[in-house]
Amino acid sequence: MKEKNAIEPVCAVDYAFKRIGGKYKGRLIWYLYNHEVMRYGELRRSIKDITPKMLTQTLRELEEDGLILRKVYYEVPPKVEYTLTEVGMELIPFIQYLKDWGNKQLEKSNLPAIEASCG
Amino acid sequence: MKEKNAIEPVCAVDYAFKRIGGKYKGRLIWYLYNHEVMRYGELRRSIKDITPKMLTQTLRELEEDGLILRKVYYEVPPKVEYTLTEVGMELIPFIQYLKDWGNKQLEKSNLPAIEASCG
DNA sequence: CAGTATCCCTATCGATACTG
DNA sequence: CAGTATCGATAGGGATACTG
Repeated sequence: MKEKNAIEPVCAVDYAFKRIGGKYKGRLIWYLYNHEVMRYGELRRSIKDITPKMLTQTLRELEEDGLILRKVYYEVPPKVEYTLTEVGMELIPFIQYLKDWGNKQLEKSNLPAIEASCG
Repeated sequence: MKEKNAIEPVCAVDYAFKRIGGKYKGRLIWYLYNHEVMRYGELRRSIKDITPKMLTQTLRELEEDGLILRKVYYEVPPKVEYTLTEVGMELIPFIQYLKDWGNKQLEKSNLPAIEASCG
């Protein structure tokens, strides 16, 4: 069994994929890019069928990876805003590219691509 | 329970991520881009610790998605060559971008990025 | 409003052995 | 050489209920 914190050689491609992989990360980043700033409930309503657990979990991972910023307003009722960081913004060109590519493939296969659900 | 083949609205970002997600797909595409054509055993040796099961499985998925081409030579001993398709090639700019981004992040965090293991 | 806490499931991945 | 076949492990995700 390998040690968990052993420093191992890392492939940059793998590294990057892990940082943006996961079921909702791509969409989350894309939403935040298009809306600049979004609150928790707003994100929750945007991503159809996501559970609070998954939303919180995904947001925390993105935050730990330095891709998004979480700003808490200490008031009642609570208010939390999420925005992309500089580093997170650097991923936009690539997600844009991927989105265009995806749409092109979807057209070819006659599957419906719903723009609205992508931000 | 949802029907498996029901046509549902699809988000292009999600769609694209599924097509290139998975533990080895990014690297596999990147290898094939850099070597143009590779045989099964060559890929197996390149991707350290991948099992034949995972390699075959991943290659088949990429093939079904039209990203790679599998060419069989009917001779003894068997020979099979893998190459990127046109559609697969369209992903290169984006993987390149992601790789550069990954390397930049790795530098910042003082983790070792091994170029060799990325193609 | 913005989350936690639990419990559970299954897709994905891994180890090992075998084959046309 | 280029794979299959089988079984077992686990990480990621989902349902539901509850809270500061």
